[in-house]
Amino acid sequence: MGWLLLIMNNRRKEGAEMRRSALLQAARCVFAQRGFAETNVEDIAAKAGVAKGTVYLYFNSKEHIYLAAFLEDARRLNRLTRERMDAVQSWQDKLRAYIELRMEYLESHQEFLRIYLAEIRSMMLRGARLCSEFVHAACESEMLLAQMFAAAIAKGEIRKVDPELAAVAVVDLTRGLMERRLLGWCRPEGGCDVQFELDLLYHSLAPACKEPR
Amino acid sequence: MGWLLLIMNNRRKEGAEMRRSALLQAARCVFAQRGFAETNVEDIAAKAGVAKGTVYLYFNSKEHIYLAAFLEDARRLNRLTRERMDAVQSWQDKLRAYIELRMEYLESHQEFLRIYLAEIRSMMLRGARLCSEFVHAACESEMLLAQMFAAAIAKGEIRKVDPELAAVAVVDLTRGLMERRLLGWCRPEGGCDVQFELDLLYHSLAPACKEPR
Amino acid sequence: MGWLLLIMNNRRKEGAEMRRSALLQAARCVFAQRGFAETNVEDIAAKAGVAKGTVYLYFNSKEHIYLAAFLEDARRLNRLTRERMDAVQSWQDKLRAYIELRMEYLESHQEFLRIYLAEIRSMMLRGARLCSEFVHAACESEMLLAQMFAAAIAKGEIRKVDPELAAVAVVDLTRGLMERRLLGWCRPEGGCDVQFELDLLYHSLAPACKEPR
Amino acid sequence: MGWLLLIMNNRRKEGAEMRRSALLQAARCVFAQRGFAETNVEDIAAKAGVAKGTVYLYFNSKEHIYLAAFLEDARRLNRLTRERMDAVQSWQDKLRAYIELRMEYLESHQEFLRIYLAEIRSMMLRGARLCSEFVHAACESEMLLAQMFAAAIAKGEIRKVDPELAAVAVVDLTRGLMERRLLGWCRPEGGCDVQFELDLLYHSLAPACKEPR
DNA sequence: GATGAATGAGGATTCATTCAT
DNA sequence: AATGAATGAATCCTCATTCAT
Repeated sequence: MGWLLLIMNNRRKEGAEMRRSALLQAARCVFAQRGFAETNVEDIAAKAGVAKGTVYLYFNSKEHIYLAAFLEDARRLNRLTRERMDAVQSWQDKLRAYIELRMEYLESHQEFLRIYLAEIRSMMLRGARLCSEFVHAACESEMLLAQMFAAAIAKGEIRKVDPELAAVAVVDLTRGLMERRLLGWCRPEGGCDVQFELDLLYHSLAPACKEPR
Repeated sequence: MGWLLLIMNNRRKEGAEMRRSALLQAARCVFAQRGFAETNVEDIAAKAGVAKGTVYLYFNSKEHIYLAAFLEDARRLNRLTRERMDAVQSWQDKLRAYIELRMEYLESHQEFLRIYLAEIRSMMLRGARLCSEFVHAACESEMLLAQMFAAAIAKGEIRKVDPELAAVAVVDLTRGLMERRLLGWCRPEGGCDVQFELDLLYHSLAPACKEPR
Repeated sequence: MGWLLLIMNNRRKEGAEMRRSALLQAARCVFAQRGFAETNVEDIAAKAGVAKGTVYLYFNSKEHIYLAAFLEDARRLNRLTRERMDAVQSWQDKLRAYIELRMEYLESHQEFLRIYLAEIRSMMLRGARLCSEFVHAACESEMLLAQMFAAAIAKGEIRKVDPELAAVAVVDLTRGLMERRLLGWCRPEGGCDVQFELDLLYHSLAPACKEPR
Repeated sequence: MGWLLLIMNNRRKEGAEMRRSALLQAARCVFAQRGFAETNVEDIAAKAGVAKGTVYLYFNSKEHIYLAAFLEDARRLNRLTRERMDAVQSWQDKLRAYIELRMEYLESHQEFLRIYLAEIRSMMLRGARLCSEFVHAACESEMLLAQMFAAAIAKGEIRKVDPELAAVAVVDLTRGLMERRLLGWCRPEGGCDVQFELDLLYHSLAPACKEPR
């Protein structure tokens, strides 16, 4: 009879995992609309179609929900970033992959990005007690970019710059891009902003021709 | 005796104005440390050395304090930006002035920038009902940059790019710079990050020599 | 085949009875440590090694568990009291048996006594709706003492006092003794407190020699 | 103008003190009826005729209210005990004063005694983290009794017993008396129980005539 | 104007109890 | 019979705001 219990346990575990995911998605939705402080747990529960108490079967606190919602998505984005960048060869293509993935993600995971762009950074600025897991998730793709730049420099494909600072610049510019899109501030003929960023970076990183000043 | 009343009225008004400023400074301080939601009005009052009720003589609500604190400083920064950029001639110097002013401001008005970087943007992302005054304050310097780029393009000093997108890029990169400094993530040999940003922008905007890709 | 069912039924009933007992013992343990209000049913279940829901197969509510835990032990103590007091002849020995049994019980059933001393009395004081079963359990041994005193008076072995009041005094003094032992407030040379109580009672109940005031 | 402020401050402070007292009395009332766990702060507030939040202007937590209510009354009782016992000479009178005061207090401060008898002891039994202030208040009168007995022994007025154990016995017997009265279990012809306790103690402490066993 | 006591709505969290499996 | 996920009522406490002094 052991196998029956095992199967039922599995069913249960799967069900629990689904519940958890549903809760996280509901949470993302509400957090994205109202921010952490303005969101109340009851709304998350309602959105997920469960009772308030149920939420606490899956998460220890409102804050845990928040961080879990972020972490899950951040890891997925990091994984996708790695895959996409690995899938192409030249640094230019890798760079484009990094940026374009984010533009796609923006469409499919708007809630996550609203949270990420809006509050995670604020938390860091206030010196929140984020666990290292967290900081890592926030920086992993930045490291990927830095490695890419270092390699390109080594091959002489781009001029000698600090690879980390270059990565940081990409991150900042892309963040700006995402924000503006979320705010609906970008031009109607979408894509020109991405193209501009790429253009800016290609120009500025190209091996020197003559000094520009 | 009318003049006496007038003088006393003036005195009163000046006193009131000072109170208001003191309150705003206290508010900035507390908001910067704890963020909007975690800050309570009593702490602001205490920091300003007045009673809780007094705060409500000068501001209608906690939110009004927050926004007023932001607005006052944002306007000052915008004014200073205009002055510094007007004081020099070349687009390169203007650009450097824009960035360096912010680095200075970072030292002297850390609280404001923590607020600005951390929460005002989040509010916007959440589609807060900020009055146009705000959006304007938040974007004024960006427009200044755009105008500067437009002029430089007209004079052929930089290659033909969208001046607004260029301005936006500057804003984004500088924001990243400020954030990293606030987080204490910048290198010990300060200034290399500013230099990098300038270098990046000079390169990418220089009139074309040969296309880099 | 009826006998098989009967046996199985018996087995079942025995098993159930054991479960019930195990639950009660677990409950006593937790209630004694944390008190009624601070104890939660889950902890009792965990301590008994069953699931939370199972507890409700054996008891209707948390309060029922509490009272059942008390009642079972109270009845055992009453039974033991009767046996021990019956086993000896003189009122002095009976009195000593009453007290010493409680000191033993204190060691072996600390949990029960913590509950009894701490909360059952409080419940009564608050005028709780305890059924008469309870009041009876709480008072049975007191009645035994009263009967004993009445008999001793009849035989002229002790002076003429109200037997019920004397019983009450014994109960109160013994309760104090137990409390102090549970609190660890008794002297290191254990037993002097018991001896003192006995001594006090012997003196005060001795047939009059000359009046002491 | 300073004096005006001073007076107003005094008024305010007096008012505050009265409010505090009213809250404590309301709290005593509710706690006595329902016990600590079953009492909710809102009911205390309602009974005192203030809003829920107001309670927290005077006390940090529900527990603080509870302890404050106990402490205030315990101290008063201790003070009265000292006064009454000082007012008479013989140990017999002092003993009677101790007991009779408690019987009076029972009438006028029933709530306090319900709390004291019911829950403070339970808290101690559960090893609560009561501050020493607390333990002291609970034991002060016991010490008074012990001193009294020690003095009487020194003067040869009572036989040689351990004064602390004698004090403890008095405390225990008196507690029993109070409890029974609160429970309404005492005889209609009130006072016989007090008399019995006194009688018991007088007999048992009288200088030896001949050994009673 | 200034104060700070009073208010009471609001929210996170707990936990006894139920019930589908 | 046993389980444990789900429920949702209940409660402590906070804090923005008001208002009598």
